[in-house]
Amino acid sequence: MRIETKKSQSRNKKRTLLAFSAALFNLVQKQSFEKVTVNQIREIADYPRSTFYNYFEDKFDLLDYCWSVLLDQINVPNTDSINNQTAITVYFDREYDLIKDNMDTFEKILRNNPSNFLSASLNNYIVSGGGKMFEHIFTDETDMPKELLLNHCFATITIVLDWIFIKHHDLSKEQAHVYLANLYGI
Amino acid sequence: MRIETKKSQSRNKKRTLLAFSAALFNLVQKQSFEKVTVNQIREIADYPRSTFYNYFEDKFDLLDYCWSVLLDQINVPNTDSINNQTAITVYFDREYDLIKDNMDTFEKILRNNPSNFLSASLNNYIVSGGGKMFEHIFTDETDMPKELLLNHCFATITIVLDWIFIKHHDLSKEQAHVYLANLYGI
DNA sequence: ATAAAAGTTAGACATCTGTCCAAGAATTAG
DNA sequence: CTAATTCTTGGACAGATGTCTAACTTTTAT
Repeated sequence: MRIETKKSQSRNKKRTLLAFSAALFNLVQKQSFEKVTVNQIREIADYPRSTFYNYFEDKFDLLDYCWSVLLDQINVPNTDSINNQTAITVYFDREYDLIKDNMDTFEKILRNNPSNFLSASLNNYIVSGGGKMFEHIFTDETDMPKELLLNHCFATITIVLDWIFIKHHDLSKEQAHVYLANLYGI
Repeated sequence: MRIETKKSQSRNKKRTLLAFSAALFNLVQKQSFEKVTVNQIREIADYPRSTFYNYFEDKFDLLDYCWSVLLDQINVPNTDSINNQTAITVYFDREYDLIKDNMDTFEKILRNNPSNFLSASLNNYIVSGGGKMFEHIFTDETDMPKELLLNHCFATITIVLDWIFIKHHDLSKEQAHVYLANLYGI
């Protein structure tokens, strides 16, 4: 990302970012991410190529921004009141619901992206950036490093979601909770 | 991979594959994988570009082949005699030793590839292809799907290795086993 | 209202990508 | 040994990439 998104983001910048991310979301429902070109993105977004490179390093950079847009729907900060035990299921449920609510879109994307590149990229984005919101939850009752526990927690969530939605094993949320508990050893 | 590696691999083919994979291993010790071009690879390997595209789809394809070369050093098939409990530590130890034995090379690669793309790619390669060698180990004592258990097992191993070697927390193998056991709930 | 600062855009550029084909080399079979 | 088959290679190609610059527009501050 070549332009800071947080600070004094004018309406224009927001609109531009939205246009590019929407264009990519649009394209990966029709073809594989590998085949998507910057020219296609800029055509759908209806901005010049220069503007694309003004905002993003390349299409991978835009993809990361897309993940941040997607996960902004999840990372609502009301996790102060929950404890360690339920944190994993709370976050799991949010991701589960987000996917369920956009099942048609996800289906199209997965159909056109049979290699696991996209889900691996999302997974990586979640694990490497996701620690921030839960770091106050894992208390010091064990001598394991907090960051390690967090990574393992997120990885476990991702594995169950992958099993359900990518590998297509239809599990109810309750069954999924049992799986989660077994894996996580709660 | 555009050429089948298993069947009747002539000496020439082996030499060509080796030259390309060695060239890439060489290059990522000097610069980031993102910046590596096919032209650089073919120059170091001293083969024409056509030959590269004869063997590989693109540099990502070659990278996957490099992972297979690297992991061939690990996947020696003597895992029949071990049980579920020790399988995770056996595989962990092999990866741990492989990294330790090639620490100087890994250091250089990591220094030039600060984004986690390379390790994410390797992790993904291990998880998506690694199930085969251990599938006879996880017996049916639990009603969890075998594939899910395997994914979780490999993910846990990877997280601890990542913590030690990528995040640079110096742990002895014995300490690492304790961490593994805590996370995995053995 | 005006000037300075900041952001946007068009086009040119060198380089890279992946595909194709036809000539040449090497391997295999009869 | 020769012919058939397969593999390797060089060169050409259209399109994509990412950088740069200079003009242009918008925003901000005075």
